[in-house]
Amino acid sequence: MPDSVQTIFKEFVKKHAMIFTDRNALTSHFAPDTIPHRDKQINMLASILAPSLKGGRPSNVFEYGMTGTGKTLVTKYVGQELEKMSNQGTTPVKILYINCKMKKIADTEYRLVAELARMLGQDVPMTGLPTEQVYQIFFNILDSKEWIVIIILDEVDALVAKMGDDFLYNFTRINQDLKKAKVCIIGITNDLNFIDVLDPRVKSSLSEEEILFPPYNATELQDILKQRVKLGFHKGVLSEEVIPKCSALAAQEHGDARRALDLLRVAGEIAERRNDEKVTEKHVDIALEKIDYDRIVESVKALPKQTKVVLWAIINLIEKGEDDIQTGDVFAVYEEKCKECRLHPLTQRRISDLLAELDMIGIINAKIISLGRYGRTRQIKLDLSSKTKQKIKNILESTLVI
DNA sequence: AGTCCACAGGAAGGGCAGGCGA
DNA sequence: TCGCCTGCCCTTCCTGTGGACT
Repeated sequence: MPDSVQTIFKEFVKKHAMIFTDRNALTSHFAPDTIPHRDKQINMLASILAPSLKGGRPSNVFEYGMTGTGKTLVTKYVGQELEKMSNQGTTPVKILYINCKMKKIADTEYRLVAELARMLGQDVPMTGLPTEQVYQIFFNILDSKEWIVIIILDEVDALVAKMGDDFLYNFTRINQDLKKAKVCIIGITNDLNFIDVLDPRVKSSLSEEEILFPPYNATELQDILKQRVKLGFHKGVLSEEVIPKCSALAAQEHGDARRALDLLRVAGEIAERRNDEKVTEKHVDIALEKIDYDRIVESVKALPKQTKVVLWAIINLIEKGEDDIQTGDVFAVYEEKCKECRLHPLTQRRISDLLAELDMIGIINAKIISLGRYGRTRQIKLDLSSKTKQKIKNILESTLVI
């Protein structure tokens, strides 16, 4: 290895030691020993699940709250404690945690059931079997012994939006077919209105118990950050105003603890890279910009080719000075570009879906408006700084060779 | 009040790839 | 190898929508 590279690594290790003691403690997936300001939810969930220790089936639970309000953390924490406790008792308790948004793992009914079966130690092929058969494999392994299985379906709304609530109906009725095992379902969602769109039968069985996770306020976020700062940063490297600033910024955005932690960690990383001895308010400002910028650039890079052409068409229209961009305009420019790139153009129906997807991931802002006799359409805007717009255009042009 | 426009978006189904079991 | 199954991307067909225009 050349000396210069070694020097970079040595410098990094030296610098890293100046700011962070444990960067991992500043990530949202880190599980601390205590969870501040969630006592009520922890106690409630623990008392709902407690009957499992005596062999009883706990009620199904439905948890809802905005992102970064501690739902997953609390559920995993209580689950782990329960599993530990059950090891000392007679009835074993098994916790199966699954995030329904995980691409290629649990984003379809087949994959979800297959993954659950795998968690119980039964291998299931990635595709190829009828869904009914996968359910059967899962039932067989599930009912192979007397135990309580608690299935945590995180971001369950994503799966329901994709394929309806039939699978949830199957899951909530699962106990009727089991002889030895007992199953409890915990559904977690960020969508506060999710429960209302469910079939009444699913709704009543899934939400036997409901737990609400309210957003953290700025003071509560400060407590959370202080706890993590003790674990993750060296003493005295944070300026006084950093924690209040990160908390206030995250509190503005529905009290998202995840965002507060990201801001704090990235601010620390920026200070580290600049060889600054202290993390200051200035670093938080840069972190705020960087997080948003990175999120958009990464999303754009991951887009399929056709969606990239659609986005290119939108940026092109904006650069021409069009401020009232509609689906039809985008489609016309898109078709032209497809001809130029010798790319097979998709139908307008499909482009409509792609625009909806771009809106959903937050790259564009599309609002459905009615122009009276001039029809109903999407009004498309791009809320990006000119610097970000240019960077995105460069990425699109380099990957599309336009 | 009725008509019309330019779509939005749901439903159904085709074609393809990947994978399984016989 | 073949038939079958699923997921995914896409098209086609269709109905619905809401406000300007007549």
